[in-house]
Amino acid sequence: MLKDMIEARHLRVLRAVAATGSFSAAARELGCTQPAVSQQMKALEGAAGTPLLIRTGREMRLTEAGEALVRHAAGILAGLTAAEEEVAAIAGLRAGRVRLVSFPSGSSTLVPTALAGMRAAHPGTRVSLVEAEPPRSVEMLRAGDCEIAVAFRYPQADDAAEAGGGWEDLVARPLLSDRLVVVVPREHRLAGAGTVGMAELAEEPWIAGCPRCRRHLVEVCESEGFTPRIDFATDDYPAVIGLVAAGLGVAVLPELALESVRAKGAVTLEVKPAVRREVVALTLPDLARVPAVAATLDRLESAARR
Amino acid sequence: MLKDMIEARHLRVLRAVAATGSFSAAARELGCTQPAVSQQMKALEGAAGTPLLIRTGREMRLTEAGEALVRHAAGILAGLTAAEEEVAAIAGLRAGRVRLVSFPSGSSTLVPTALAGMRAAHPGTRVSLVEAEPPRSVEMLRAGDCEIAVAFRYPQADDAAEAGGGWEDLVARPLLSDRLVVVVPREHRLAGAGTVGMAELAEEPWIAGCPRCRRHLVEVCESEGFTPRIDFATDDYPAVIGLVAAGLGVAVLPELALESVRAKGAVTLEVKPAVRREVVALTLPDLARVPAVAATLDRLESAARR
DNA sequence: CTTTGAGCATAAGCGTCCCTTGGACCCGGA
DNA sequence: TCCGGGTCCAAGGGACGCTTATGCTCAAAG
Repeated sequence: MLKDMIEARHLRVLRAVAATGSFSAAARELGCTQPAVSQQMKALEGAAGTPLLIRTGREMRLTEAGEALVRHAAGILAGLTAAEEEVAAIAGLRAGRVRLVSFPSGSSTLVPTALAGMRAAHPGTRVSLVEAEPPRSVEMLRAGDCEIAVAFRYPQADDAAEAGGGWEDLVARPLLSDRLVVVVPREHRLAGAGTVGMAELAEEPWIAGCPRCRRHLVEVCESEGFTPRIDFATDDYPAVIGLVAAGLGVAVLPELALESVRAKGAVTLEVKPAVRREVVALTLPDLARVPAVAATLDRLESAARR
Repeated sequence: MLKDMIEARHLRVLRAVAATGSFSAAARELGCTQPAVSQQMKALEGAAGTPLLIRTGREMRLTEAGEALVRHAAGILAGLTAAEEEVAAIAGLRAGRVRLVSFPSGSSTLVPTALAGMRAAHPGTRVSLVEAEPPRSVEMLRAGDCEIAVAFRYPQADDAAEAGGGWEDLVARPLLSDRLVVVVPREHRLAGAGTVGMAELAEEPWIAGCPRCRRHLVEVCESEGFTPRIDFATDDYPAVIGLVAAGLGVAVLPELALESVRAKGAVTLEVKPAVRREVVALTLPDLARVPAVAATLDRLESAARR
C-alpha cells in the first residue's frame, strides 16, 4: 500500500555513501554494519527503478538519478533536522508558547509570580495572559484559544455551574482554597465582631461582584433563609471596597482579591459557616503533557503555596 | 541506534490527519486502517517528546509542536515528491542524459541513426556524442566521463590489446562484425581480382589508419610472413582513399568506414582469409541497467542491423 | 608471484516494527 | 433508547531491517 515510498532513512544512507564513497565507510559513519547499508541501497534502487550507484571496483560513483536524489536529499534532510530541532526546542522548554486565561483576582496575584518564574527558568518560552471570567475562559480552552484557564468554583453549590460549564473532562490542577470574607464599613454595627453569620446580614444592602459571584452569593444567602437585596454589582474589586467604605452596603469577597486591594475604610469579617471557593488551573488532557504547559502549571502551583 | 528519527511516513500521516481532522478520515485517505494511523501518531509523538494533537472529543486540533511539524512537513514532502518525480522521469525515459563516445567511422553511421531514434522515441532524453578512439574511450568510460563507449576489437589478435585495455569487466553489446577490405588504385595490377590474399601485397607501400588499426595491420601481415612498409598513417579515411587513388600505396579499411566515403579512383578487394573487426558498445554493468543507457544500447543494436 | 587487507555481496537467523482484526468505550443524534 | 461514527486497546501475523558469518574480487605490499 504505502510501500515503495522513499523514506528519510534511505536518503540518510545515500548521503553517507555519496559523502564517503564507500559502503563500509558510510556504515561506520552511520553506526551500523556494512550489509545494512548494502541492503538499504538495494531497497532504494528498487524503489527508484533505476541504479543509483556505479560500483566500479575501485570507487563508488553516482548515476544521474543518484545525483538527483543526493541533490534533493540535502534540502529534505535539512528540513527534517530543522523540524526535529524545532520540536525538540518545544519539548525541551527552549521554546513554546502558552496562552493563559485567568480571572482578574487570580491574574493579579498567582499569575504574575508564576509567569516571572517561567521567564526566569525557561527564557525561550513565552506565556501570554488574557483575563476572562470562568464561564468564558473554559469556552476559550475548549475552542483552542488558550492552553490554561485559571478558574474557580464553589464546591458546595455546583449544581447549576456543573450543568452549564462542567469540566469533568478537563485536567484540573487545584491551586488553593480561597476563603470568602465579609466586608463591612468601619462604622458598621458588626465591624468589631470578628466573625459573623450570613443570616445576621439579611437586612443589609449588598454589593455583588462578577455574575458567578453574584449568583453564588444569592445561593448561599437563600440556603441561610433570606434573599439578599443587591443594590450594586461590579467586578471591579476596588470599586466594591469603595462602595462598602462609603456605607452603601456590605459585600462578600474572596480573600485572594483583598491581597492586592487596600481595604481603606472597610473591615473584613470571617464568615461563620466557612464559605470557600476552589481556585484551579484547567487545561486539556493532551495539553497537560506539553512541557511548557506542564511547567506553567507547576509554577502556578508553587505560586499558590506562597 | 538510528531509531527515534522522524520518518517521511510519519509526516505523511500527520499531514493527512491535520488535513482531514480525524484519524479515520486520514486512514481512508491513506488507504489503511484507523489503528494504523493511531499507532503512527503515537510513535511520532513518542519521537517528538511532546504531544502533537489535541483529542478533544469532537475535533482534532494541533498543538504548537504539531503545527511546527505540519509546517515543515509541507516543504519536506514537497521536496520528497519532487525527488521521486525526477527519479521516476529518469526511470521512465522522460529524462536522462547519456554521454556517448564513439570512434569516427562508427559515429558517422551507426550513432546518428541511433541518436535520431532516441530523440524520436524519448524526447526528454539527451544523448551527447564525443569522438575518441578505443583506448581512450574505455578510459573515459571507467573514469565516469561517459556512459557508453562504441569501440571495436580484432578477435584473433587481442593478446596485446587485452593486456592493455581489456574490458572483461565491462558489458559489451555486440553491434556488428565489420569485414576488412583492401583498397587499391584503379590502375593497380590486382584491381580486377575481386579477392586477394594479404601476402600478395607484401611488396606494396601501405597507408595505415589509426594507431590501433596500424598495429593490427602489422600483426596480420606478420602472421602472413611479411612486414608491411608503411609510408603514410592517418585516421582520416577520405585522406586514405585519396592517397590510394593517387597511387601512393594500398590500404586496408573496415567496410563500415567506406559507407560514408566515396571511394573515387580506388577499388575494393575482398581479403582472402577473411579479417574482421567486432564493433561493440561498451558500458559499465550498473549503467547497463539505467533505462536511458539500455534504450540507447538497444537503438545502437537496431541501427547495426540496418 | 604470492600474500594480505579492504570492500562488497549473499544467506541465514532473529528481533522489531507495523499493519490488521476484533472488541470495548464514549459521544452525539434520531 | 438505540444507533452510528470515532478512538483506543489487545492480540495475531507478516514484513522489514539489522546482524553475523561467509565467499568473492581487487589492489597494494612482501
